[in-house]
Amino acid sequence: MNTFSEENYLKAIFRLSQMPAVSKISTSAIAESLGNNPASVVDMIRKLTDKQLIEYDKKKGVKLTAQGEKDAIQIIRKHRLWEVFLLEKLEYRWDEIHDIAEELEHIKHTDLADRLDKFLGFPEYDPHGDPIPKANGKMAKSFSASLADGKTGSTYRVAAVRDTSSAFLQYLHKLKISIGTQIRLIEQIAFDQSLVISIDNGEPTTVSSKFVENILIS
Amino acid sequence: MNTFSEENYLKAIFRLSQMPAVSKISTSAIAESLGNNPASVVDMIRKLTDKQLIEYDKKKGVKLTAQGEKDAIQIIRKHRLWEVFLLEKLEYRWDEIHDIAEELEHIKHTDLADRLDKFLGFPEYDPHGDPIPKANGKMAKSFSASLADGKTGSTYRVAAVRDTSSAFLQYLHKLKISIGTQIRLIEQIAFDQSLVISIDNGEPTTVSSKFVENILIS
DNA sequence: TAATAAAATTAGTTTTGTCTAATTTTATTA
DNA sequence: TAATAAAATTAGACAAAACTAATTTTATTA
Repeated sequence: MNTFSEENYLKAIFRLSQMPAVSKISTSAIAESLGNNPASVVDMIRKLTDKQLIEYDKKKGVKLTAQGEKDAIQIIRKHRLWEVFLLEKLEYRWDEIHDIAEELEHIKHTDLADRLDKFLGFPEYDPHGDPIPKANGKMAKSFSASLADGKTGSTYRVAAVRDTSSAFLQYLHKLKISIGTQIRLIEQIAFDQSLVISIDNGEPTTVSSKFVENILIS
Repeated sequence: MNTFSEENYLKAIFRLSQMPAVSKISTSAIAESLGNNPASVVDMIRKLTDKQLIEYDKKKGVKLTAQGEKDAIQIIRKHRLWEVFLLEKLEYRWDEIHDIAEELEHIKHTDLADRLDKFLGFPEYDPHGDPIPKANGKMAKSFSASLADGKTGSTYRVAAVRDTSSAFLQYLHKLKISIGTQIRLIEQIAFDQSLVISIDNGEPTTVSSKFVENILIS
């Protein structure tokens, strides 16, 4: 069994490996992703290598082994299932659930994820639009197309969010945007790339390019 | 905030303080209760004293301060609420829930216990018959009368169990005894104090004195 | 290519929570 | 009361997971 800390590293490495822009998972990338010191990451790379959960090559960076990926996916499965539980059953807000799920995801017990899955009705996606891995580790592909790449004049459906920070989610809440919301791109301002959008056919609103980059569409 | 380990000590101390037979909570009693070395307990007594969660007097042993008791009760509240969740919602067996709740009880987040409480319909007792502390820390008295003190010929209602180990709970399951079951004391065997009982008016069964001591009646 | 910057690593430290072994204190009993 | 047993404590060690500071390696750029 892996410790909480090992699990957090596996999760971070998995997350980085899923990012198309990241070609090599470096010590410093992991450090930044976890908010840890690179020296600490070096220690953990050694430990996870010994446990055969990752492979490390100075040139190629870090790669999860089959077992490491399996373990990472199971943690992500639990994280996303707990998020559904917290939102749907305990009525937490969208922006509150991530941090609590960060703790709950580490609870280990045979069957816990499977029973929770069943209790929740086998949800396909978590409240942020991320796919929930199945018991066998199979997982639908994440949405990757960003609203930032949409065409002016077209309308898109919000499928997921890239950033799950409460600052971003609270802003979305304020704009009345959630999974399923329709957004039309009206105009791009040349000066600073900000965008004028219409939310569910409402009045035009201006948002930043950073904002639209974090909205994923289906 | 307290660490997992500190919380476990507070809980153990609270549990010991609730036991009528225990007049003084000693280093060794805590060690035995947690399965730790007495030397470790000495260290933790120092730390909890510094944090003003307990008071320690060589003569009188360990006592929780008002704050320490408050903290302990909140952990117990979470433990018992999660037990209800695991049994009722995730359909775990009676003997499986304790260990999982031992992990879940340490999850900290404003409101978590209160939201869980509401979701579960404000249960009064956990699946082992122990009272669930309210949000304000108020808690019904535990059942303390043991079936071992019952009179031969009388019938009693199982209100709670003293031992929550899976060995005991599995045995109860096998005997079809749960909270609410009626037990009649038929006869005590002088030789080894074992007892002949009738479960829900069924055929006579013989059980040990240790067994009946761990059944609490209302 | 040499100089510089960035990334990775090593060495040594800290905190938390545990342990063992030795010692001291307290309690029990002959 | 003195001897013995039990309980408590101290001293020192260890593992996990983090850190800082210094150094080495690798990459970038003038």
